[in-house]
Amino acid sequence: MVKKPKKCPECKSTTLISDKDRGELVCKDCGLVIEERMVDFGQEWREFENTQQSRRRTGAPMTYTRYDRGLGTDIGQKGDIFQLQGKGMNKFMRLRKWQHRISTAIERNLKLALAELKRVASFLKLPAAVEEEAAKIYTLAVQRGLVRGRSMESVVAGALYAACRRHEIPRTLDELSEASGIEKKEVGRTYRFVTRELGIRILPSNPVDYIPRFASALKLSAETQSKSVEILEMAEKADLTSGRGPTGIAAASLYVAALTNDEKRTQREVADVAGVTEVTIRNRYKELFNKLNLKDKMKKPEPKKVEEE
DNA sequence: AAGACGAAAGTGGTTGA
DNA sequence: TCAACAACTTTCGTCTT
Repeated sequence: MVKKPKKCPECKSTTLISDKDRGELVCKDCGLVIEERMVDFGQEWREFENTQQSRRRTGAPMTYTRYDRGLGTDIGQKGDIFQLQGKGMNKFMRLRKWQHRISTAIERNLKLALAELKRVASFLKLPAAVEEEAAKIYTLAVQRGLVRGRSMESVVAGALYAACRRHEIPRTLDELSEASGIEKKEVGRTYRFVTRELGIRILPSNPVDYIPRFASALKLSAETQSKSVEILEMAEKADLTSGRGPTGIAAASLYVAALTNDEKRTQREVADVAGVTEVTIRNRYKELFNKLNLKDKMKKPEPKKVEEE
């Protein structure tokens, strides 16, 4: 969900009015519309009769993954169900032409972008909820003009990355980069930009979230997996996790867990699936070893003593 | 020969003046 | 806006199995 801004970005006023009917968040002082088409959790049906039970709805559910939220109606092609003659046909064609013109630049952009989003999301096998969230983020970004000056694809990738993080099924920047064909740093940049501008708050990603995926990529047993989660928790307590790349920590704990469970994987294998280098794994691994005294639980490898200055 | 290890130099991002 | 800084990567040489 998008966090509502506390202040008006224009005049810094904190008195904001939420207009539920129009789905807008408006600054009381300067009248700036801060948020358009907010998600409205109120009932979305209207009731004209006095009875309590008839809450009928029709049509497909509203969704952000369609550029018109699944609500669009097209004026049909010539030769549709209705056969019109002469004047009727002229009027019909005029209407069609107008509808075409009315599809604004924003809608056309959205249409393209959401197609791209769908492609990338299915490439990464992301659940529909994530895709929906990403679509919503992208829609908001377009409304705020954040796409200007950046490629549509990179914003799509950024939105997807953010949506993954919010659903606690993080993908690495590398994976998104590969799926979208956007450079890794570009994805990261637009991701940061978009989340900052939209005020989306994202928890620092938790290394634990990466474990199941990495473990299955390495074909590690369930015991090893839970072992590495244990290690992660210990690392958390020992304050080894803050400020470090979460993937590096996840990879190291997985590596250690695999060693202790006789399911040894090489550092390179682990490094590859986690998208970090062996060196990073080694560093994390060394830290885990020294600060967590895992020594008693380990079999043979006994890293050399590191003298501190 | 392959994997593990570590040192040194380089990269991109954050932070604080 | 710039410099300092931490985390991470790349590269390369050495050691171990």
